[in-house]
Amino acid sequence: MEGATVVPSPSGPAMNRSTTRIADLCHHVGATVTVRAWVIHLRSKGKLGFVVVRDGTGVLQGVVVKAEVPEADWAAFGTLTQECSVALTGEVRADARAPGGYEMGVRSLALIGASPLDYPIQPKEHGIDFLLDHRHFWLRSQRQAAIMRVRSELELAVHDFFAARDFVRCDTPILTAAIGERAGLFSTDYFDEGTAYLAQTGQLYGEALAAALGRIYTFGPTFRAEKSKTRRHLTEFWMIEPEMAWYDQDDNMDLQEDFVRYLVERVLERRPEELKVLERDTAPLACVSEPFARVDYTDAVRLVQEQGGALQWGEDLGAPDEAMIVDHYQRPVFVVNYPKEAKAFYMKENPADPRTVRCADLLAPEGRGEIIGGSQREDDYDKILHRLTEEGLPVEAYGWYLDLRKYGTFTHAGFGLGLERTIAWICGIEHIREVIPFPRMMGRLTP
RNA sequence: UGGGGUGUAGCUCAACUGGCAGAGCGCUCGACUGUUAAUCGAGUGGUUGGUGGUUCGAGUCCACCCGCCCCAGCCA
Repeated sequence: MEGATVVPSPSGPAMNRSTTRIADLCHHVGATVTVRAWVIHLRSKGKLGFVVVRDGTGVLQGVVVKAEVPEADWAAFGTLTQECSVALTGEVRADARAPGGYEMGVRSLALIGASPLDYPIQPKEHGIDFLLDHRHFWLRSQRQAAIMRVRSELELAVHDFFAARDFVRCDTPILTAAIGERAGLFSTDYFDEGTAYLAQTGQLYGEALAAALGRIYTFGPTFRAEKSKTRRHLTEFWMIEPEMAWYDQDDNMDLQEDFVRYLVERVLERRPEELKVLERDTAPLACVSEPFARVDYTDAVRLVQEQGGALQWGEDLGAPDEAMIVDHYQRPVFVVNYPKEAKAFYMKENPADPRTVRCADLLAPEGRGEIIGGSQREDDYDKILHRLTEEGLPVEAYGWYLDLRKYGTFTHAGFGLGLERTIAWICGIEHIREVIPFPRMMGRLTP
């Protein structure tokens, strides 16, 4: 139906005996059915009225003729308001004039839940702050619903991709004691154990699980208390973190490339209607079918400098630097082997150049920046202990993590993909806050 | 935390050099048997973010404060 790639219910016993989904109306042309839905638009022409409703699967126009419905129902039509919920019963017919291609000749109509006249969202432009204050209603819009369907498709695609490769999906704790990275942390009291921190990565636990199961991935919420206020940041976001035993960094990047390619192609294939609603020009996404670019950090620095950037070797890439690099290649780019100081303690020292570590960030095209950070992990006990000390991290908190190197150390690698950044890129949404149902960011905890 | 914006009706925005607070949409009432963000007629709507100051007079100028947006840092 309009704006959504909704699979019609299987024929046979009705999935819901009292209510027909709008997406299923194509199976009921000529039949009389009941649709329960929310009013999005009302128009009246004297003794003829139109009521357009949505039920999450599509949009239906009901045609109400005064002479063809009971008097009470005609009166009820006059009381309908935007976003009230209704039951419409009538005959389904195909009609090119109706949005969605089908309409209903309403024979009876009942108001289920009234909606007062001050419903805040109108079919017109609104400011972003107003919309976020009314996020619980904003999600009812066709555009927001399309984003949520793409999100759902991507989540399914993640599981399908890893299931096909025999990865084990593992869940890691959200309340943690040890610290994964250096970024900001949310904290809370935890009984007699002192302070607990909301997880900002499941990776360290993922490494332990990889030693137990071989290849694993996590898929869960993660929390960053950084005071970031850009369109790329959320304080609560969802991350997919695979961790693979016996993978080196090259194996790791090959997997990432297959993964990202699969995600993009899956949405293009299965959610074309949603992308159309979002007015996404899908041509730039076709670049994922080519091999991704791989550029050494040192070469990336030279590239930025040649284009007038002030970046110096040893510094992490800034957002404008990333943009220059991706614009140069016009497709996803791995920037590999960063300087040790710019990256986390657990990344494996590069044997070919010990000033650097075996890692890569994947930069998405169209100014999206980093969607993946990944690395081979340091598997040498002494070296990782040295790095912990160098970073000034509390070694005692990492006892169990160090044990992974002490008892049967193993080559392994993994990465983290930011779900929201990936959705925003694929959907062509400017700000990440639109691609999660209820965004958490600085200055916003409700709704 | 810095840099740059912005704040006027329920919403989106106007208001010249300081001179009566405006429009569209929405909403209410009325007309209309094929509307597509219908159309037409009538009505409804304000602590101009806050406090103080300059002035005969402040939405407009000044000071401070608050909210929000964009960018940067940090990162997925």
